[in-house]
Amino acid sequence: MAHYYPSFEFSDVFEFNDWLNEEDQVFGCPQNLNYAADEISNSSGISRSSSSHREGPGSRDGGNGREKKQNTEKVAFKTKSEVEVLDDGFKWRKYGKKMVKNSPNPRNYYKCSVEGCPVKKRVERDTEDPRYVLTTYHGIHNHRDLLSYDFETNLRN
DNA sequence: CGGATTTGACCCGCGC
DNA sequence: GCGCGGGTCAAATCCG
Repeated sequence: MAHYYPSFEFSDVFEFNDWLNEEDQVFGCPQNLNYAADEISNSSGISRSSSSHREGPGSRDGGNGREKKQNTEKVAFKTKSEVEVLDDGFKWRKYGKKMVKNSPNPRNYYKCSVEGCPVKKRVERDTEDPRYVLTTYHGIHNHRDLLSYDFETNLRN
């Protein structure tokens, strides 16, 4: 279990409520760091959906088999950085961009490139302070390694 | 050539 | 029922 330390300084990360959970191990972040979830979510107008994990009926596809809401833990960071995409050690693939009304700041949607990894990431610049970046993580990584997904095999043995 | 990025369109839930 | 807002897809494109 290699703890990976992102390239950005934790000192720059805003501290919010204690949101330490299982994620701290998954993300490999030091416990010194406090996770922020509801605070930023409220500020950004993001609805807090808690962890209402639904297996989903899935009996019928009915057209597009779009994935419903699943167990998505929200973890939000606010870092002082000039680059939107902070290298946190995982490979992210951008899959969407949206313009936020009331603000000229676009919102980028990233997703973990690892197959089977449901982790999504939302990057948005702070409306008030463009030098700050709001990074919101959705979900927990399935894999311990940066780019591997064979952890399940390891887990079973 | 393969994989990431782009960008508009589409979908879904919710409020009116 | 319609419109809006937010989130996602996917074909074309770009880049190493």
